[in-house]
Amino acid sequence: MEQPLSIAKGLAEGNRLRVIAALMEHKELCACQLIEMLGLAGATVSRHMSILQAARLVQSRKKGRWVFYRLSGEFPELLRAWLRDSLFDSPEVQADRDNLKAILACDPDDLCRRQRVGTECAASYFIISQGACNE
Amino acid sequence: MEQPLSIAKGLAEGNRLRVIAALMEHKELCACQLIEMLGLAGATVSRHMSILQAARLVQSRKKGRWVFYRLSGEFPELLRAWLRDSLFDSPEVQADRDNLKAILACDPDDLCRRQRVGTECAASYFIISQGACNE
DNA sequence: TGTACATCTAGCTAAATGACGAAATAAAAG
DNA sequence: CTTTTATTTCGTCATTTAGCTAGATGTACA
Repeated sequence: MEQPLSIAKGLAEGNRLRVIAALMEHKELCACQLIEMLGLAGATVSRHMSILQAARLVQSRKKGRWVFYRLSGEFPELLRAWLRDSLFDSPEVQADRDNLKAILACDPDDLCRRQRVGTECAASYFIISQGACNE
Repeated sequence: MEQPLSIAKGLAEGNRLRVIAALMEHKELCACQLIEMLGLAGATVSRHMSILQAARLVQSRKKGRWVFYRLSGEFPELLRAWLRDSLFDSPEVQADRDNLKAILACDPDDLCRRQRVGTECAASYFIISQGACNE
């Protein structure tokens, strides 16, 4: 029961569900992008991601100073299907979807700089070039 | 996201998972039987059940002074399948399964009396007549 | 080597949650 | 109507968890 319990706990928090929904649509996202999408402190997001990793719902890959997250290969298929059905058209997830479009249009370096100093990323809402940060 | 979130929170606690596992195998159980199976105070079990009901995972039916619980018709089929797969042979659920055999063998009136005064139910471990309390 | 920097860990606070006992409620039974 | 009794609600306490800031870690680049 330990395994399904830690999985259920992993899913039992709104921000973590938002991350999972985003990873169902984008395969791989880096920490700074998730921080931006959620609007939380980096440390908080890091903690959420480690909970998802401990539950084996998410895997990470390190590339230089960046960490990329993706859904784990062990993510139970039935759960994935349930989440797809029930999260797809939730308002929060839709908003994140739009927001991610802008975030992905932004150079990840800019994104990180912006997170440090609190400035704006000019390109964000106009250029749509999904996958800027994806390897 | 509210619906899947409350469902995930409903599942994110060990005792509630045990109840769901039991209801997947027994269709209908009354409060006193769940109290006995979990070994918790009645008030605590009542609270767990109201959380499961709020998440629409469980329904209840009143019959006289007793309340009978069953899995809701709205219980998402994909979730049910995932839980069946992942809970079936967990040690806790197996122990509950054995324990329930004895509990169901016991007259529910005895069970409630026993819960009041803390005495033993003699028949429990010998007679196996599943469904004593089931209507 | 040293600096810059993305992410993680540690330590803290506030809010949420699980547990209990006691009192309230609702349904028999006397 | 009063008592008994199965369940729920309430009030309280202990534990867990989400959030933050500050500092540690590990990687790139000068």
